[in-house]
Amino acid sequence: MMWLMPEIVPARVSPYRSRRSAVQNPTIAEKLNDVADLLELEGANSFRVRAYRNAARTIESLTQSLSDMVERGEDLEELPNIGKDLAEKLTALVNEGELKQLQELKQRVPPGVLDVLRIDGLGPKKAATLWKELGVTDLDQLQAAAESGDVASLKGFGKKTAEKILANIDRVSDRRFLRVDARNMLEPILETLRAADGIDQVSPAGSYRRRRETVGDLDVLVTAKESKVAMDTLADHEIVVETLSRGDTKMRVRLENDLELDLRVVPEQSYGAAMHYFTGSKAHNVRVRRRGQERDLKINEYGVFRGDERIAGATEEEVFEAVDLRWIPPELREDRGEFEAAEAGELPDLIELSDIRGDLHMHTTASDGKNSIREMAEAAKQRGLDYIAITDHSKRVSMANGLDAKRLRKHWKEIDEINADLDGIEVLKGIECDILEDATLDLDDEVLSEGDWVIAVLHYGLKQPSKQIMKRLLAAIENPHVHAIGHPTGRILEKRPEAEIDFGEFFAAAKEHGVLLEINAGPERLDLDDVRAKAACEHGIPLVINTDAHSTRGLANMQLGVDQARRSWLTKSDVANTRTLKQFQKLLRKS
DNA sequence: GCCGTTTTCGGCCCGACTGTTTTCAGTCG
Repeated sequence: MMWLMPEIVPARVSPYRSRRSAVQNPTIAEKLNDVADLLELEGANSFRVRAYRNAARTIESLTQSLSDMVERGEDLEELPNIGKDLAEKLTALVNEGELKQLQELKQRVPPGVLDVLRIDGLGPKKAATLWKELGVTDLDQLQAAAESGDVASLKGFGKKTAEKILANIDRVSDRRFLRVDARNMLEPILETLRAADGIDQVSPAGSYRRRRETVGDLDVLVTAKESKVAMDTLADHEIVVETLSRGDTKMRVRLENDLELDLRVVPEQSYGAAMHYFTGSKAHNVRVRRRGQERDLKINEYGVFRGDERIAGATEEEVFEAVDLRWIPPELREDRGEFEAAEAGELPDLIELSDIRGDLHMHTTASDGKNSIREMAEAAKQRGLDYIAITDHSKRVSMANGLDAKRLRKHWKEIDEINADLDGIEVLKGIECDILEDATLDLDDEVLSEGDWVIAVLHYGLKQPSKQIMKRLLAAIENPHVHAIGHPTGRILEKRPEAEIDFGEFFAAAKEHGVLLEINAGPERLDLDDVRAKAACEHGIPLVINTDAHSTRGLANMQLGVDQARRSWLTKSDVANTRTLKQFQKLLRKS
């Protein structure tokens, strides 16, 4: 017989919990960008193309899941850059998992043409010509056509175009560089430029100045009476391997590791306007220039103009003032709400390095660190910290000589002894405990309960289905002895397409159980990215900025974590380790 | 396709550089 099923009502419905199959924001944004590319190849109206790109950007920077919004019946037209048409298309995409328009476009335009589009120097017009005139629909065909001379014979193409295609065809990538790697290339160049005669100001701009965690290329702005000196100096620099283009005010070079650098030379009185212009982001600049238009002003890299008269531009403050805004920190210039916040007088007072009082993730010689507990503590004290946590690896990380229960207890005893004899800094007994493949923890509850600070992390089994990964994270969050999830996304996103992990569910659980999330400043990988850190913060989850230092030198990386926190709009009060030790410990759940 | 303190049409940011042209289109940031 049939049982009457009671209506299934979850015990508690979180607003952030979503269906497990829900399509994630990055996937949606990617589809919109594909539509834009394909429309462009078809020669569609460029403003229509831009509308799709703008919508994609809106979705990328949402701090909540679009699928959840659809599920809750929210009006997508409230979102910027989403109108009636796109709201309908996106709703259908969320419900059906596919964007019909994209599928239709892919039937008309061979998908390989999108690869042709990625080659430096080839845009939609040229890619379309190659496809329609020569039947080029993938990179192999392109190479053959360039080599045979077919490309050079096309109208609007020539010998140089064909050569450029062959030179760039193996260099198709959207590669981005970690900020630290970019810094190591940039610093020596800045130093050389600053030392050169005839150059006044030298400043990095672009995404580097906006302190993005990765950069696609570098931008350097120089003021000088004559641009030749600056350009020659750059061209002669030992880490510059090739000059890609060079004009009177603008030059682009390739550096040793394939990172590219733009140099712009502007006159002194344009410095502020140029800094603003070249710092971007593009989306931010578009908004500023539009505000200028509304006030009958023209804004470019040389200044703010009313008619032919320059009315501002020596400083960034002047540029913002001309469009009735106060100065906006570079980290916020992404058109992610900074204009609205500035108008409402609600720009956040961003966190500073000096606000940080504790560092709660570091290693010692007990596992894979280079320095002792005492050395780490002394170095942290020198940096002005009031407290630290020593968090060596647990035993599963055998290649890092991870600690089992017995060694951990001995390690913690040593911390007690050092604490008793150290002044001016407090050392917490911590552990970076692995979340194993079966969703249990690497150390049992009894020993974990004896510590002050337990960070749970994923190191292994990251190729498991995302459902199992989520199960492991949730199990760790629900363990009463766990205080924080360490580098929450870094290790996952390294191995997996980010679209698969449902952070809505993850955040909801962390919030519910009072578990902190870590922004990890370790330089060798990406971590909780800025959009998600902002989302976590909006969900009311305290964040902790740590260095994951493996030596006393590694403690210097706190700045990188703070940089990222600033990009996430975080203020002092959003970050737990800006508190005194006593206040910090009050935040931790009692186990 | 989006948007609106010139609001339902008619706009949509702006300039530098390259390679192809012979005055400019395409690409890029």
